[in-house]
Amino acid sequence: MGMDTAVSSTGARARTRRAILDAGTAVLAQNPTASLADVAAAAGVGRTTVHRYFAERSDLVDAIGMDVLDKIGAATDRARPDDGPALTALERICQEYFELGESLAIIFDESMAATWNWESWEEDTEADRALARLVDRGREEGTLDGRLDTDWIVQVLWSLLYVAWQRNRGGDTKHNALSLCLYTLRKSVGAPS
Amino acid sequence: MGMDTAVSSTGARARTRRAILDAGTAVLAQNPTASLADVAAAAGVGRTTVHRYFAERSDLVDAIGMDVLDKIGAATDRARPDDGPALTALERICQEYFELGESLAIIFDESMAATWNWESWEEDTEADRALARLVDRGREEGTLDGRLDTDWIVQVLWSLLYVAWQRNRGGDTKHNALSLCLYTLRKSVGAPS
DNA sequence: CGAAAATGGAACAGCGATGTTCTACTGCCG
DNA sequence: CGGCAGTAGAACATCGCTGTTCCATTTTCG
Repeated sequence: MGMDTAVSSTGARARTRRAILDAGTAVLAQNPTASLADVAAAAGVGRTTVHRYFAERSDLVDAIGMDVLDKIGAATDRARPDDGPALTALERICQEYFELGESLAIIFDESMAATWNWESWEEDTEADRALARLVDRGREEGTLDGRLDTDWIVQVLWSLLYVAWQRNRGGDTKHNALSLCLYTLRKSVGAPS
Repeated sequence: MGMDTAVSSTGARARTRRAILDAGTAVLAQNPTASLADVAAAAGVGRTTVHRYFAERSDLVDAIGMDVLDKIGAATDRARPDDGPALTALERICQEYFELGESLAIIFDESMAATWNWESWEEDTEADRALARLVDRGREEGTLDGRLDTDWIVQVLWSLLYVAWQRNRGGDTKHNALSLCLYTLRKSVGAPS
C-alpha cells in the first residue's frame, strides 16, 4: 500500500540500497565533501542510480546517519549495558563500538553534522540513554570516577575510540589499538585507587 | 627589495592580513568547507581583498596552518617542556594549548589536512619534537605510564583538549572544562599508582 | 593638502557538483 | 519467449564557489 519503504519487493532494491549506504559511509568517513560520483563509483553503481534511491544529497547523508545510529543501537544491545559491574560493561561497549570502524568517523565528524537537516538528530537515542544510565550506575556503584560527570565520561569514551581507530588506520594492529584504548579508558574514567 | 613578505611597509597590510587569518581560523574551525565570502564577511573585508592577500584558497589554508603552528610553537615554549617533572610539564602544555581555542579544531580536523598541499606539513615541528622528548623523558622518569607508547600519549593529550574545548563551546566554564581535562590527563597518562 | 596605498563592489568567465530526463541495455521471472 | 524491474550512461540545465579584472572610493601617510 506504499507503506513498504523499509522492505522492498524484489530484494534487489534492498541490496543496491545497502551497497550505496555502505559505500557512502566508507567514502564520506574519509572525506565528508566527497562527490556523489565518488560514492557511486565506490558502490559500483551509476551516479543516476544513487539519485534514484536518494533524491538529494542530504537524503543520503540522513540515511547514513540513521544507519549508523542503528548499528550503534545494535552494538549497545550486544554489550548488555545493564549486566555486571559498570566499568566492565563500559569496556564491553567500547569493544563493540570499536568494531563499528568507519562509522565512528561519521559520528565524530562535525562537518557532517553541519549539513544535517534531520529532525530527530539532537534528541537522544535509546542507546544514548542506555549509555548514560550505565555511567550513572557506575558513578553510584563506585566503579566509575564520581569526580567526572556523566557527559564527560561519555565524551572521553568516544574520543578514545576515535583516537584508537585512527591508530588502527595508521597501520597498527586492531588488537593493539583496542588494548591501548581499553587500558586508557579504565585508567581515565575508572574509580581512583 | 621584494623580500619583505613577512613585514609590510605601512602596517595596514599586516593588520588586514591578521584580520583575515584570524577570521579564517574561526570560520574554518567551525565549518572547513565555508566559502571565502564567509571568511571575508567575518573578517570585515571585501571578498576581493581576501584574494589580494591570498591568491588561491589553498594559500589561505596554508597560511592559517602555518599561523597555528606558530601559535603552538609559542605555547610550547611558554610551557617550558624541559623544566621539572614531566607530568607537571605536560599539564603546563595542556593548559597553554587549551588557550589556543579555535585553533585546536583546525589542527584536529582531518578534512582540513586533506586539502593541505603544504610541503613541510608532514614533517615534525620543533614543538612536536619537544613534546615527544618530554613524554619520552616522563616514561623514563616514571612519572608517565610506561605501558603507553609516546605517540598514544600525545594523541590522548590532543583528543582530551579537543573534547574539553567542545565542552567549553557547549556553555561550560573554561575553568571547569580545563580542570576536567587536566584531571583526566593525569589519571590517563600518569604512572599507575 | 595631495599622492600613493589600500579597499569595496560590480561584473565576468570557468569549473565542478548537483539534480533531472531520456534512451538503451541487462537479467530475471512468469 | 516476452514483458518488466533495475540499471548505466549520455546529455542537459542549474547553482554556488572560485579566481580575475576594472573602476570608484576611502584611508593612510609624507
